[in-house]
Amino acid sequence: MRKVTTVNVNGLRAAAKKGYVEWLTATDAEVVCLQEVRAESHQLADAVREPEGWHAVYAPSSAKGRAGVALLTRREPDAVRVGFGTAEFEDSGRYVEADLPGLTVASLYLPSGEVGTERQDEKERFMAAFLPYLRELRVRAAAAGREVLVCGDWNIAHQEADLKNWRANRKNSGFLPEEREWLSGVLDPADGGYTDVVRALHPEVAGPYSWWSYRGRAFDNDSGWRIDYHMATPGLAGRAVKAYVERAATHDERWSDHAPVTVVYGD
Amino acid sequence: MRKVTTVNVNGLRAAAKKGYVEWLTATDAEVVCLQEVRAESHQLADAVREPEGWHAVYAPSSAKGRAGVALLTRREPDAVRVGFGTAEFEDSGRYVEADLPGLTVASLYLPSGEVGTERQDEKERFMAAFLPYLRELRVRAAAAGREVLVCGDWNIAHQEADLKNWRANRKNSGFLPEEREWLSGVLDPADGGYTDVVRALHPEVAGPYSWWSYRGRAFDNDSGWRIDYHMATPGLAGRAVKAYVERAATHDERWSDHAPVTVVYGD
DNA sequence: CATTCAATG
DNA sequence: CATTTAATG
Repeated sequence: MRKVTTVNVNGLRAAAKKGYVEWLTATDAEVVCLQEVRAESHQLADAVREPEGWHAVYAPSSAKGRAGVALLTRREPDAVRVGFGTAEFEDSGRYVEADLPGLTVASLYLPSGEVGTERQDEKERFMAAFLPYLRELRVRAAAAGREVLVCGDWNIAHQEADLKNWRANRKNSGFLPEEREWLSGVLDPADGGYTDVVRALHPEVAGPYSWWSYRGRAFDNDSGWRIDYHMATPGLAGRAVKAYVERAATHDERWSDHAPVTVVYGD
Repeated sequence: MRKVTTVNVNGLRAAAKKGYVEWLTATDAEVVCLQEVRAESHQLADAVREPEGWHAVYAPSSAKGRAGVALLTRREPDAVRVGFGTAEFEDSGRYVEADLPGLTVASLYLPSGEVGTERQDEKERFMAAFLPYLRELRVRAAAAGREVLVCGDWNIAHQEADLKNWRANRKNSGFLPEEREWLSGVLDPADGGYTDVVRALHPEVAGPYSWWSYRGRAFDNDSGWRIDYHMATPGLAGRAVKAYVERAATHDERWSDHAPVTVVYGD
């Protein structure tokens, strides 16, 4: 069995002060994918940067205090690659991948946007460049005998079941028709060819959400979005035996506006 | 007897959360001069903006979150004036004065600077414009039968006794020779003609300091500066019977990097 | 509503 | 080292 967790920490320094370290110490995951680290590794306390028993690789953004992804693995990766070959996003702290035996695992932080802003244009440019990469990655990994798992904050809810308030958000970034169609392309067997593992295991439920705004009572009312995904190649997705959102992990002392999304993959 | 306090609150919203309100409730001062309010009045909670039993007048800076002075008086002022007639500083949140029977009282927040920066040039421009105003004010008030009291954060230590570390600070803004000479001009009977009331009552002591850096152990070591003054016309200064820094007011729960400076004036 | 940063002090 | 704002989310 192999347990993988993805979580957007919304600032690893802040999260570490509020309970992230305790959560990490308690987990028996073999891989943890982090997004929104929002720090360079030298800004992190030693115990946060390189926790006992983990190998860590950080891909910070060149813009200080922004984005930043990381991978924590119990075993040292055979190879690590930052970025996906598109110049604009190479140093944007949005993508890192690592090869483990039989698996390429990635931590993705897709840009968030707001309709009518340059940030939304950037999100769309990222999407346009990333989908072809996902296809390449799958083909290349298959040739090397590896499954692929792209975990992270994709900043798009796919279907109506993926956010509490879908009606009110049809014209908002994160649930725009073109974004939803793009995500359909990621999943389409004739296109990206990935499987949304959590949805595959829980086809009939609303959510489970993994992000709740800090505003109002969004968390208490479970008025959230499912925007953190495990996107896996079919061979790996078929081995998923359990998937859940660790809502409790951020409940007592909430250390991020996202909750960890964990999947157990069988051998 | 009439008690007057001046205190730089270093952000009234932050101070209010940490003990300013309790301090104000406990004081029996008749006038309180505030500096570095760093808020527009609509950003202040009602109980902070208009405390029970006080008349309040705010002179915010047009630059959001910067400077800002205020006067709290138990009796409603006969008149209030913001600024001192120099265009550059009219909306800079650095000067407000009010007429009370027999007294014009002012709250001043003189710019702070750093040697070699534009901020220091601004400080010097302020000083150049403000000294003539202080003379005019004294003459005008005398004609109206009023004493004058200009309280506030002057951001200059006058003599070696006015800061713990005077040797190390001879080339730093706040203790530059030209700044100290300017303050001598404020006090010179043939020039500004004001009296440094606290120093007049405590001629022989080091301090009492009214500002301590938040860095290191400055407060615990009393490694401070005396930069908050009561500058009074001689008639009023002669009536001062007691002067002290309310170090304890910021000790238990320190709600500013400055402490209130209080003087009791006899009738 | 929270995390960063930059400017200011 | 603390308070703000700004940008970002």
